[in-house]
Parts: sequence; C-alpha cells; structure tokens
Amino acid sequence: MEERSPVPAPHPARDVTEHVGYRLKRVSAALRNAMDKALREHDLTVPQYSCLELLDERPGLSNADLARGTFVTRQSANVVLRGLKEAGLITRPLTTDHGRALPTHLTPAGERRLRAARGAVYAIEERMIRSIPEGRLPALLADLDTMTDALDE
Amino acid sequence: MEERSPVPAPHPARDVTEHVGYRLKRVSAALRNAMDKALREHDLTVPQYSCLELLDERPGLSNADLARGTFVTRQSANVVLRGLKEAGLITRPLTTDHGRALPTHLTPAGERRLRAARGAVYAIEERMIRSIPEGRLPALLADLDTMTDALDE
DNA sequence: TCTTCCATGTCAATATTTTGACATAGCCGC
DNA sequence: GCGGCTATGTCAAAATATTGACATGGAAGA
Repeated sequence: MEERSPVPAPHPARDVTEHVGYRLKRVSAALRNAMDKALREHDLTVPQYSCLELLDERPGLSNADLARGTFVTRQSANVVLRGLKEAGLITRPLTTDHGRALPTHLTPAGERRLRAARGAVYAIEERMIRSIPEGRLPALLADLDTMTDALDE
Repeated sequence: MEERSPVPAPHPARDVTEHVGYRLKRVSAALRNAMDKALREHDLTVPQYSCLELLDERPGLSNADLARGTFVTRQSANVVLRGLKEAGLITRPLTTDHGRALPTHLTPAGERRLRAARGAVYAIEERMIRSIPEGRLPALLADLDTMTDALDE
C-alpha cells in the first residue's frame, strides 16, 4: 500500500457529493464499535441494549415494534428477544387476550442491567456531543432527520 | 414534545429517539436501505459497490485496505472480493513478488458495472444533500468527521 | 355478515459478518 | 544478522441478519 492514509483520498473534482454517505457510514461504524466494546463488559450486544432502552421507555412494546425501533427485521428482533428472555432480562406472555402482538416488559434484572450499561453508552454519546462546536447540535440533529426523511420518500 | 434547549446540556433527552446515536443509526439504516434497493437492479450489494468505488479511485488496493475502507473485517472483505472475482469484476494475483498484500484491480466489466450503478447511488446522495438547508452541508460534514475522531480516540 | 386486507409471530433456509486462530512476509531497533 | 513487532491473507466456527413463507388475529368496507 502506498502511505498511511487508510484509504479515501479524494477523487479529482467531485462536487455532487462530498460523500455524505461515506462519512455517515464511517461515524456509524465508529459508534457501533465504541458501543460494542463498552457493552461487552455488561454482557450485552448493541441490539440487545437498544431493545432494553426502548422497553424501559415504552413498556409493553411488541416484537414488531422493537424491530422497527431498532431498524432490523421482525425475525432478527425475535432472536434478540429470545436471548434477552433466556437471560431473564425481559418477560413476554405466550398469549394475549386481544390481537397477536405480545407485549414485552423488563424484569427487575433487566432494569438493573440497563442502568448498569447505560452509563457507559451515555459517556460515548457525551464524547460525541462535546466534540462538536457549541450550539451546532440542534442543527446537526435536524439535518440528520431531514436526510432520513428525504431517503424514506 | 419537549422544546429543544439551545444549549447542549449533557443529557437533555428524555427519549432515546432524541439521542444523536439513535438518529445516526436511523439515517444510516435509511441510506443502507435505499442503496440496497438501487443496487439490486445492478446485481451488486452495498459492500461490493463500495469496493468497486474504492478500487476505481485507487487501483491496486489490497484486501486489508478495502476492509478498512469499507469498515468491515478483513475476513468479510475477503468474502466480498471472492464474489466480485467470481463475477469477473475484479482481478487479483495469486502471488506477489514483494510482501503479502495482493493488489486488486477492476476488470473492464467491473468498470462498466460500476459506471452503470454509480448513477443510482449518486442520485440517492443527491437527495440527501438537497434536503438539507443551503450552506449547511460543510458544517454537517465537519461535524460527522469530528464525531468520528472523538469516538476513535 | 363476510370477505378482503394488513399486521403480527414464527419457522426455515440462506447470506452476511464477526471472532479466533495461524502461518508468513517485511520492518526496525539492537 | 537477529529477534521482536506489526501487517497480511486465509481457514474455521460461531454469531448475526436477511429473505421467503405461512398461519392467525383484527380491522375496514362492500
């Protein structure tokens, strides 16, 4: 390989995109990596932690709800829930009196685990947030949302 | 919904969906989805396309280089390269006179495929870019990079 | 009512990615 | 030169995720 630049030296003159996609991917990968490392010490994967966080905030979410909330398929979420149940961190009824959606809830152990892990994850967010210039966070969040909307249409 | 504080307090968000991590994940998922759909028509996966783009820009990259450039492990990149080779889109020597790194190159078919697919991908980036307010793109890109740096340290 | 449609949960098969491990090639300080 | 160090390619196994399919429960409308 030629130098220490890990890869991307810019193309000649590409204006259309400053490659937002590439940078999004990069920061996502860095975030994922940091969270993976931090959560490993709490015996949680990123999807597992995401589910716990969502369930803490909105108890009773269904598998399909959690799939949407964590941006994976229903099937993947199902596997995650099975793992969480196996670990005794959530409860899930086998039937329900109305509908098919099975409401999921955190167990006390699940709440404890979440609280233990949350600090590590929040510290990572804190690092990100503090790194960007004062007052620019609102615009950044707004732009991320705007791009999401533009892509979903 | 709660007002947005102009000051980036440590943890102003009550809701995980307010977190920057969540929004990054969301926009990444949306982008990934859009690219998947667009590339499917060209018989390419996102990692495959990413490799082709990198190889077009910097011919002769090694498997490890491409792994870093696409933010996956060497092993994953190896699988992708095998697929691309199978499809006749790249060439890779079996040995080299110096070192272990095997320089990869696009075949003419690979270049054609890349050119065919590139338009669809650029259109997606264009949608993202056009959606954000005039003049805010540079700051957005800078903030993404800044966060990446903050996470990598 | 009933019939069509959509959402959910889940099974199975497949694909993708990572973790762990190992041998080899080159570099650098000694 | 030599020994440690890092980087690379690759194998194998496991974890993770997706695609495809199907049955069921409920809602909406003719």
